Amino acid sequence: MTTDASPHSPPPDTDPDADLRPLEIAGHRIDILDGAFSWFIRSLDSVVSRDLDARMGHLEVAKGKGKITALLLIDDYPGIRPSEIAEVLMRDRPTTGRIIDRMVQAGLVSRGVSAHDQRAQSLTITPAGHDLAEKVREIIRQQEAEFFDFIAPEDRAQFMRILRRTYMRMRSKWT
Amino acid sequence: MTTDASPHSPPPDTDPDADLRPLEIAGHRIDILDGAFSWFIRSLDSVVSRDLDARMGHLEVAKGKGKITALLLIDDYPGIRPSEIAEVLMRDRPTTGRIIDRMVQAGLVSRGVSAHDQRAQSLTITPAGHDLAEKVREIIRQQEAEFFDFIAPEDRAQFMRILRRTYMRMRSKWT
DNA sequence: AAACACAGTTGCATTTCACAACCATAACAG
DNA sequence: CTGTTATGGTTGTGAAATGCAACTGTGTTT
Repeated sequence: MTTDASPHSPPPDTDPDADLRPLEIAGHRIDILDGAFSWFIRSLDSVVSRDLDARMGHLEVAKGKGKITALLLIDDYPGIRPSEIAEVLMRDRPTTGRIIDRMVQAGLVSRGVSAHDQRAQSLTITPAGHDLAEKVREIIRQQEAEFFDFIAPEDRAQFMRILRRTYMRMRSKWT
Repeated sequence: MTTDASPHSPPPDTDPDADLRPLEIAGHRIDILDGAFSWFIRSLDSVVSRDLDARMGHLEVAKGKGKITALLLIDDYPGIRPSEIAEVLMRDRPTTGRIIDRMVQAGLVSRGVSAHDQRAQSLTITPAGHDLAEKVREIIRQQEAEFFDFIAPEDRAQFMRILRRTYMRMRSKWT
């Protein structure tokens, strides 16, 4: 039994042993999930995504995991094709196509026909889309600053390194 | 085939500078998202969740983010109430209630009335539910081993430490 | 006794997402 | 150059997650 009844809950940031104790969330331990990377990643996803939705609620790319990436890709790679975006997103083509539909309807992106392949589309950003991309970048920067700046710089580099490697590794397993 | 024609794409695992280069995903850089923790967390979530679904596809708790945690909580805390689970999950009560509905229907959990509060429910695991919880723990262990064992032990502790702290910090911001 | 707070349920309404089937174009085989 | 196969994108459909508002019943407070 931990000292739960204690009237003063010490700020976790200042307790050196915090990392060794079983985690308590809303007063409950979480079993094997406490040591599971996957659980923290999945839980962090919820929080990060909600926060991002709150920040972007009024923009045309809120909600869902693909819109932001798609927008920035089209901004950076004029002429990119939907199937390329689908591959980056790891979504199927119908799903990706509908994401693009919405962006076209919102006037952020325009569809053209690829010069070399009549089947393929050539996506380009519109001025409004480019403006939005800039806003999105700024929002991402802000969120990163607010949520992750507390991590010490050395830790941050390490954290990013592991995240990147894990992501690439899992990606390659999937495809 | 490791002899890639491109001058700059050696196998990432063996390249010491891999962490310094911009990441390429399906041949495309991902703009500011490359340095964004949130993007990697959100993307990792997709991959991890899909993998978990694949592993659990046949069990009664596949898909969705709350079922596994709820099952283990009920297994560990007999008599726990739905609202407590909702708080851990950071989901609203209707959502949590429906998760529990499905588990009750599947014979994993039984609902009772709390001894001290006629409004509240007292959830307990059934033998079938307990068996499933054991299976789930084993699957989690396997996934962790397969996906994260490549991280060096020291790095792993560090990674977990940062994940935990980030999670707790974000949680406290939300509530 | 009335007002308020809390636990859980029900009814929507929204959004996401994947699979299958389909059309058009391209690439390739004979 | 013709038939077959592969590729890019769209449409149809259904399953599932999730969240908000409104409701019932119970506890708590004034």
